[in-house]
Amino acid sequence: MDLDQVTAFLEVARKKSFSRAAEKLYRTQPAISAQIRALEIECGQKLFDRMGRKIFLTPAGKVLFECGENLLSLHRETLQRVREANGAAGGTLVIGANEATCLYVLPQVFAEFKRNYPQVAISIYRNFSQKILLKMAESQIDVGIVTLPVAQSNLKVIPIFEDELQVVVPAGHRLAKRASVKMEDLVEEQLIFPKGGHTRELLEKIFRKQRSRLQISMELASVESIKKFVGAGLGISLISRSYAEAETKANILKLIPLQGPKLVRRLGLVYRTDRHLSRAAQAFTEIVHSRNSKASS
Amino acid sequence: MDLDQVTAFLEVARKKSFSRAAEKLYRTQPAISAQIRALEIECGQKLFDRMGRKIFLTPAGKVLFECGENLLSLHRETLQRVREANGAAGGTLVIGANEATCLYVLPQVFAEFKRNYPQVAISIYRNFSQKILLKMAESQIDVGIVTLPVAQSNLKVIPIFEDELQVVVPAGHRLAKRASVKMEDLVEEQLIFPKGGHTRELLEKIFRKQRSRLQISMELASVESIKKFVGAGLGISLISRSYAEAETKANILKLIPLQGPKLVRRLGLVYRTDRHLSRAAQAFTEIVHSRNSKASS
DNA sequence: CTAATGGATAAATATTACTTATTCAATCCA
DNA sequence: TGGATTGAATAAGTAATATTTATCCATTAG
Repeated sequence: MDLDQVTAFLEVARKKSFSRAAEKLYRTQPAISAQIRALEIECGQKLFDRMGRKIFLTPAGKVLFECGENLLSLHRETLQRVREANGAAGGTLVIGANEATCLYVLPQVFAEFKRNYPQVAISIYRNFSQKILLKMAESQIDVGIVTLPVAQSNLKVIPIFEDELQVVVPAGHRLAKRASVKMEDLVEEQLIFPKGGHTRELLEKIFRKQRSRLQISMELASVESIKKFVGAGLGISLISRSYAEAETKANILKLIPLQGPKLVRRLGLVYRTDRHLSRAAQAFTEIVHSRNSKASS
Repeated sequence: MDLDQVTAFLEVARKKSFSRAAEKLYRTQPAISAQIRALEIECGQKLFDRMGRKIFLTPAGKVLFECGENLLSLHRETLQRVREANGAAGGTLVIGANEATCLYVLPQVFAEFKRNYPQVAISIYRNFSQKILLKMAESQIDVGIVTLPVAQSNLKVIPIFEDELQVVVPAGHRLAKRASVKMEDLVEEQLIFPKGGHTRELLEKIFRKQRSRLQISMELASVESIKKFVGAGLGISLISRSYAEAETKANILKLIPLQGPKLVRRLGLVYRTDRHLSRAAQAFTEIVHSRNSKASS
């Protein structure tokens, strides 16, 4: 049982396809087939049921799926520990973060990080919190920054940031002078909303509670484009205060609090407690943490 | 970092020699050198200090030495779990046991074991308790049967057997009629003693306490040969009661208790709590355990 | 000072893994 | 239903990797 074979096996099991796994691993399908076959021979039993063109894990396959991940993790950890034995942090630090964090948090953090750890390569997996937690479970990410709350027993969570969702309108908008707005005020407006993700879910929930039917005129995937669109007078939206700092200062956009209880969005740093944290990852969490304590004090 | 490379590395570290490790792994020395070199390149640092013809682990090497064992263990465990996923026990069960256990305990245990698990191959590492615990620490043994007490935090200990050391003399010996003998009686005799091992240590200690100088006329490595020699009138010895059952029944040897506190020798089953116990190993311990409960009731 | 030991190196060879080309079966869709 | 397509297995050729053989060099033991 080679680590390469286990890697191939896990990828096949995840993708539920020999061909897809082959692509991901930059080899051809027969190569993957051969590796799986070798594994099956060594284990004395089939790992996949080939039902026509669909494949399923056998009981033995399920066992290997669980154990295999641990094995590869321990392998990575071992390599890391040895490499860092001289005291230096090195290797690659893989961070998972959502779009907003990438734009408004990570640049400053990495500025400080790179100053102290220039040797460390950084890889960022940008996606919704949910996806990040998924990659985390597969041990493909060292540290994640996600929307709270998360409830997983094997994750350490450090709250780092919290922000209020406010209505954002273009500078000359009819609501721009208001000190606050009600939900009802929004119904008549062209609404531009994020597409997918935690914030979107939150907004859906609120509108359902208010019994207002959410009348969305546009859906956009990024905060930046939402701001641009709002700025161009195409509609209004709800975003985290801090994401529009520059535009409010420049008097392009206006932020207005919603009446009623604040809509708070909390971000937190997460990492697995059942995995070794590389020196680089430790350093990263410390920087984020220290910036956070400074900010909140 | 290949598992093969790690295996080679660990062997070199244990043997403190590339050549010896090569022999053990059935390859040539340059092959081992190449594997270590590849590891060193991948880790970005030397794993061994080559000081002339002696080699030492570098700090990084020490790290790999610790982590590597865990990695290989997890690898073995993974393979085992998958192989046993169908519910059947298989593979090889490696037992560590001292000579006496091999002769007087294991045959009966394995008779029962093989009846229920004919598929399992059995490998026995026969040596003194101390060596067995060493191999155990290297994860090269599944279950051990050793002289108690053992005090190691990661070992589960199940007492299975206890026996009294008694004086053994040939049937026609001048002490043969005695109901018991004193230490002093032994001084005038030709003493045949085991060579090395726990029992020997125990006897040494006792004699030191009694301030008698141990006057050994012969040292033998096995219980069987001690009995033969005693039977042939070459001297007398001290052995566990149960090891001479056949000979006392056949009236070849005579066992006589020592005066004073009994010299008890306790055996126990041990296995590591921080390692996965194969189905076969579980079955083995259960058989030993059940035989023990029956015997003591 | 010589012989022997132990590891490094180089070239040749064996082994293993991978790719390309192809086949076969299952599923999709018209 | 019947091509068309997808996905995995197989076979043969090729590339990559590991291992051996042969040799060298440094250290150490006698």
